[in-house]
Amino acid sequence: MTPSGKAEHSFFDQVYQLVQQVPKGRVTTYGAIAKALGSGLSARMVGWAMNGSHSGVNPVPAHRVVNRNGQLTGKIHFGSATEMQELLENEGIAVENDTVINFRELFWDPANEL
DNA sequence: ACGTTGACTTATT
DNA sequence: AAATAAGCCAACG
Repeated sequence: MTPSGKAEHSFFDQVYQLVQQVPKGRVTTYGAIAKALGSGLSARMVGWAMNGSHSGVNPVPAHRVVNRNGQLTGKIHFGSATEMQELLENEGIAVENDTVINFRELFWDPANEL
């Protein structure tokens, strides 16, 4: 998968790079990413793209990507159900009941910040 | 090749 | 307010 240097223009790669640009201690949503790419209704593909994140040599902070409710819906794909929460807490993000606390403040909108 | 599933979201009932 | 329907697009069987 075209290692470092080669930037693909596929929907997946756009998602990867965008998520990688998410500041530490911040979180974003699938819908925001999808919307930033032009299709706000294709949020599912964003999650699916994350599924292929392992295909890329670059680490994709998928733990910073949550659903619109701030809920860690994708934590089940991390291998450990608590790993995603631990990662978020490690960045200073408070998580409880699989939901990001102060999600509204921590929300990083690529269409607004980028 | 067709049908189902999926880390979502919005609208409608 | 809660539940259901629909829309999106790609991958898997």
